[in-house]
Amino acid sequence: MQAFAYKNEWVYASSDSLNDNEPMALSQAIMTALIEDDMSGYELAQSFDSSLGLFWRASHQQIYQELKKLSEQQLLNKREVSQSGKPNKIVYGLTLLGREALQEWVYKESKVQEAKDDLLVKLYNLDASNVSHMITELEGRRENIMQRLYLYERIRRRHYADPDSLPIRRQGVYLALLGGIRNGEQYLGWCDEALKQLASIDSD
Amino acid sequence: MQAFAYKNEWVYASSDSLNDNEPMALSQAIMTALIEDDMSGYELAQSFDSSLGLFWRASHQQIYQELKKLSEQQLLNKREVSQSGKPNKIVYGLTLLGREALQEWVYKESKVQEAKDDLLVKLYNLDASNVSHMITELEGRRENIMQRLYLYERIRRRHYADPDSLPIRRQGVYLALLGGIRNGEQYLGWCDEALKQLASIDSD
DNA sequence: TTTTTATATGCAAAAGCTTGCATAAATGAT
DNA sequence: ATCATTTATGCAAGCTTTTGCATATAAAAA
Repeated sequence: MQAFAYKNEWVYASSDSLNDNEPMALSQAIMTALIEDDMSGYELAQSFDSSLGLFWRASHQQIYQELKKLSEQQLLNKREVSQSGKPNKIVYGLTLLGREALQEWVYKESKVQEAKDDLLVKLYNLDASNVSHMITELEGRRENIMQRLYLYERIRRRHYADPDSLPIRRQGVYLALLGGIRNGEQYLGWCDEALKQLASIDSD
Repeated sequence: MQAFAYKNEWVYASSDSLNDNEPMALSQAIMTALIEDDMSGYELAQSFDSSLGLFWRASHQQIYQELKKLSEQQLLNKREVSQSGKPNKIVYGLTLLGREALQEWVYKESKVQEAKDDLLVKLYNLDASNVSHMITELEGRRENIMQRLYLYERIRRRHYADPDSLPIRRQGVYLALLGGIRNGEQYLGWCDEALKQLASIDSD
């Protein structure tokens, strides 16, 4: 068992904190987005700004590349759809193979990943000269989270007011949304704690 | 301004939710880890299991590659250190240029990044056949977070019992730690909510 | 009528990260 | 003596992601 020292204090790392490597979940995120409705790359990129994309962002290049790969692997099928007033689009849908692969993936163990938030790294660099900048950044973050929470709450009230009565899959989506809401609420609270602390430093 | 539909509900995306691209923060995370003490790649990889690494993980290969790049850019210097009973190590330290670059980086705007948690994607795939597996995964996640929280709390009590009396940089580290603690507490609460909901589905 | 905006898709190169392997010194265990 | 483990560093191939174009249709605005 591996041990490390944190300032005279010895800590034993639990084995599950180490890398047990999973492929990417981008492909699964895309397939998941296609469970109920077929979509084009462009629509996916947009829907990633809402719904699943509340938790999983991807650029359009990433999406197009992944769609190409997934359809080469027969996990997705594609068809061109003519539109009036717009260029044609290529709509992707899950194949039976894709649905099976997705269901199997659910059973594979997933790793816990840490936040990787730039702001936390920045806080390690806090000093008298940048306190006011940190306050500004935290305020921006706070505003950002507020907006996100507002959106989440609207979705919740509109579509998940009575979660117990929803079909099972929707209850899962609800739990993910709830995770987003709880996380946002917590982040907001932390911002306020941190801002209070920073304000007291700044006034010294 | 870009708009998208979420189930009949129109939402206007705020501009800051889009990609404004930052380089990587791995290099900054490494430089930050070297602010107070010089370290070898091996020591960095280990310290990434504690301290900053509570929030930012990196493999040893990633670290060695980054150290090489950073010293080529004159942001770090290196020296070989002989050890008794162990192979020699190469110890890296921040150069003046590195310290300046780090201080400047703090002022660059950082993006908010979403969770990218596999578990949330899996929840979108919830159905009658995998409810019990989801419960198992959530219980595992809960256990994992508990352990992490326990570690955080130990560190907090041992080194940050009276944050106001700490030097400024340490107060920043404390705020990051507090973020980890608050986030863990929230995640734990959400796990319990979700487990309760899943249990009620499973018993139907 | 030209320009801008939204829709729609993609390539190619570069950068970054993961995976698998390889090496080596020193200690301790068999 | 040999083997396993810990400490310590790194290469090379492959995969993923980002960055920077590039293209094209159609509507709307200037």
